[in-house]
Amino acid sequence: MTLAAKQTPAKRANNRNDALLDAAAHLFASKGYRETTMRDIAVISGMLPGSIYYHYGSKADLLLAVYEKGVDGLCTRFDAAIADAKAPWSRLEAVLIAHFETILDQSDYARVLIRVLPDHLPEITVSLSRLRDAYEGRIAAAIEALPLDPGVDSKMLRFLLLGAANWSQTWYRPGADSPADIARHFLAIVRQPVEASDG
Amino acid sequence: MTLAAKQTPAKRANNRNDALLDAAAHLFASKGYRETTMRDIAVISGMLPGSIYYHYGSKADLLLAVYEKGVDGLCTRFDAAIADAKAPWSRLEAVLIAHFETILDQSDYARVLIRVLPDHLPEITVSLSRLRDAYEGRIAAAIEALPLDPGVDSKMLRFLLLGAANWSQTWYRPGADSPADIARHFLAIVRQPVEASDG
DNA sequence: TCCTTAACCAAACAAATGTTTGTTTATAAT
DNA sequence: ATTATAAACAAACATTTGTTTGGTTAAGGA
Repeated sequence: MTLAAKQTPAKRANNRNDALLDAAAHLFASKGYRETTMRDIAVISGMLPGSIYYHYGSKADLLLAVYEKGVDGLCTRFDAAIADAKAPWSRLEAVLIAHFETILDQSDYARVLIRVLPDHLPEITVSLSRLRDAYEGRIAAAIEALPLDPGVDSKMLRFLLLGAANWSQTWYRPGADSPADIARHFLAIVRQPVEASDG
Repeated sequence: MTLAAKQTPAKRANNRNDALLDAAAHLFASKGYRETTMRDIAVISGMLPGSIYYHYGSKADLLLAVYEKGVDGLCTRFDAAIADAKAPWSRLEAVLIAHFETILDQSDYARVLIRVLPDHLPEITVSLSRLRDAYEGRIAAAIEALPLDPGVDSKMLRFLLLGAANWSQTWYRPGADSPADIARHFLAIVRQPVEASDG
């Protein structure tokens, strides 16, 4: 046995860690953090409640892992969206569409980022906030790059768009307007004057 | 003893029902429904946990009472705002300012309406939704009355403004921009084109 | 003054919840 | 085949939680 041999911890094939994270993400996104019990998560992931603690030290740790995966997914999508579009406004549109699609239809992990806020868990607020900054910063940058009218504060524009986007999780139901349509409509409202022209 | 004499239940002066509601509203608004315990509420309102059940049958009933008082307060403010302003856009501005001021600075009861959503409590979702409709309907009406560009869906405009407003509770901190300033800025972004004009 | 009862107290209960502890299984490397 | 250990099981534990039950006090009407 060489010294280097010990560097492979030999992870097993039937590790249900992924199923565990998926279950936690789904429940956190659907019911919220506080109303999701370790027993709920255990049932869906085909485990016993105590077994979860082999993978994660606490319920909060589990949420942190979900949060991290959610941020990673969003950042990856954002970077792809930014790479495809060059002009500032089309870049923002691409990022916004990616955001809406991810938090409304595609990823339980991303949905958790909107439903469970850092302020709701005083003990791990800083860790959660640090993670969020990674993807919120990309949206901020996309908005900061816009050629804006001097009367418009870019921070306020960001709050407006991001707030509307995040809140959409409370009223959106699949079937009607697609997430991309919603994103484009919101952006259109901001770019053009909404007031009817006379005549 | 006449038959009519029994119609006065003789409420007492030192009834702490108001303090109880205030405490519940404050905690629900600050920490959320699920993370607020009956013991927390009891401590603040100077009561023992069990005593709360003399006034309200359950924790959910307590939330319903808070909800109702919150809606009443908002509706009263909205109606006053609508009465003062006649033109459609200035009406919406007045309503929006009232909304921002109430949910950000003035009323714990109104803050609960934003923080605790009907979907979060499956057992009383319908009751909560019915209450919300009362004040959301007033905002909807104010937006529906606007002379809008044909390309703009009034429902989407409502979602945009209301979402941004409600989400502001997550980032607003007293001291910087006032709630009224935020309301006016958001409305300005929607009315004027935000894009910088060439030249 | 007496008597009703609004408004609380004091104490417990049952269920739910996050977590721990000791044990077992089965896989990968030797 | 043997062994180490990843990955789970089985069962409990300590709190926390919403709620209930029976007793107590004092305000207001008769």
